[in-house]
Amino acid sequence: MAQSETVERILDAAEQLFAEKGFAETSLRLITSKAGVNLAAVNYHFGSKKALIQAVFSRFLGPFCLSLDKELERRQTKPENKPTLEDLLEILVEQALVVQPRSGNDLSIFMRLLGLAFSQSQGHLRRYLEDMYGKVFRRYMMLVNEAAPRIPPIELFWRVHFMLGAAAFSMSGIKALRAIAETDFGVNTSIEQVMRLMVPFLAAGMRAETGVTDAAMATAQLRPRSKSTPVAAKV
Amino acid sequence: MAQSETVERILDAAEQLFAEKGFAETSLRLITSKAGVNLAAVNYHFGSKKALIQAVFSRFLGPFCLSLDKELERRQTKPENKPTLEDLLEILVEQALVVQPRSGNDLSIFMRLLGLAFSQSQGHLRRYLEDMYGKVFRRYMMLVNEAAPRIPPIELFWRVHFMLGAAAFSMSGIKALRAIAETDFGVNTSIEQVMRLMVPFLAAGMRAETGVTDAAMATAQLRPRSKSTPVAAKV
DNA sequence: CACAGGCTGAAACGTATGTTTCAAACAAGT
DNA sequence: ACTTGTTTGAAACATACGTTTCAGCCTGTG
Repeated sequence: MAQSETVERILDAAEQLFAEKGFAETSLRLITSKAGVNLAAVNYHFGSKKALIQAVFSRFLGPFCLSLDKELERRQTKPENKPTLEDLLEILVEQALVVQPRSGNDLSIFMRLLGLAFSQSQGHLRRYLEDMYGKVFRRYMMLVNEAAPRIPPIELFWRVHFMLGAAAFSMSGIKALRAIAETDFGVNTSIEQVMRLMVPFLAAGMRAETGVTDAAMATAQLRPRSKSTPVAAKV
Repeated sequence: MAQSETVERILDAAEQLFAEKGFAETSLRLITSKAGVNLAAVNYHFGSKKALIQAVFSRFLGPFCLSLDKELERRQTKPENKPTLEDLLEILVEQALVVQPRSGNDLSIFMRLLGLAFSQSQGHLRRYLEDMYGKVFRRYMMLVNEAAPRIPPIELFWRVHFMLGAAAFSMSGIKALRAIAETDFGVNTSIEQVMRLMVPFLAAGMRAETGVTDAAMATAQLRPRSKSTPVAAKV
């Protein structure tokens, strides 16, 4: 077998099931039976369920962040036409679409997993993601700050998370929401349409006049990460 | 004992723990030990863990929806000054604050639970909430439609869920996000401040020019619920 | 062909969970 | 004071989970 197809099948099944049911609600037995592999294969190839979860994230966040980082760097080094807020939104969508084309795997899974990473399991995943992909996120925030100079950076920080929330949440419940929309309006809304509806909503929110009244918040600037950030020991 | 204080203690503990860790990750033993009651008390008073989850939701969503419904009706019957989008946002916050004052129970728990209801456990909770509180939601949507007549109703439907997502998500991760904001900007953001930051963001998003291009979507109207909606049997 | 190493299959293990049981404790009504 | 019905306490139960074990299989190499 060409370098263990089993690993891929496990990752595929796990990704789909995690997105569908969450981490704790998805058992290894369910994953392995869906993948058509033996139960022990998970612990053999990944070591533990936690490691499997991280592997699922690595597989789709790794290429995405790499690709996104390159694109951001490309934009950053061309100081003439700085990206607008709309550009920055579109870059995200674009990169997600570029990286995504894996077997029957639409964008909703991507967003759903992202949402789960934040809302579930306070512990190891959050640290892992922060350690792994925090750098790209901060680079993105820099560009957002430049694109909206009138908004205090800390407010933009929160707005980006509002944005992330809107996207992750809608995609989380996309299936049920689409069903409701269909019965309530008699119109089917495709996932791509939902994404397209989201862009003007988010862009307008990002552009809104500042709501900051606090002086300290109005002037607070992003400060560099200390290099000696203690990383929690393996759990 | 005046009508079993035990029930309240279980609900308090469960509410807090569910909001903190999710449903599957919170065991009955953890709940009962935090509540200082016997393990069997949960099954005695509520019947099952599922029923306990529903009870937790009922306790805080029931009064909230009742109060919200009254307020909406009050506004609806006064056709002179129809509520604006900002009004409609503020009504939500206001009602949440009115209902909320239970022991050390801030708004973040409210939002976090709401988010969990959508993102977790595809099954029984969703149906329960839809059956229980769908009516208020549709009444709210009616007023939103009147407040933003230029936006197609179906787009507003989605925007309301973007809104819900932004709120639920931010509150879900509020603890971690506040910590990140503190280390990155050196400024503490209180939960109330986060809520205040959210309002202009959401209002602007709701007001954004329509992104609908599809003709069917542009004209789709909310249609009345059929009365014979089959309700799933008890699971 | 033999053989070593990576991988799989099936079963077992230890643990944690939701639920049930049943006797004891308690409160209220007569 | 006695009884009745409700609530609690402690233990057990059945089940599902993540993990480990180990014998067998396949594959590639000498």
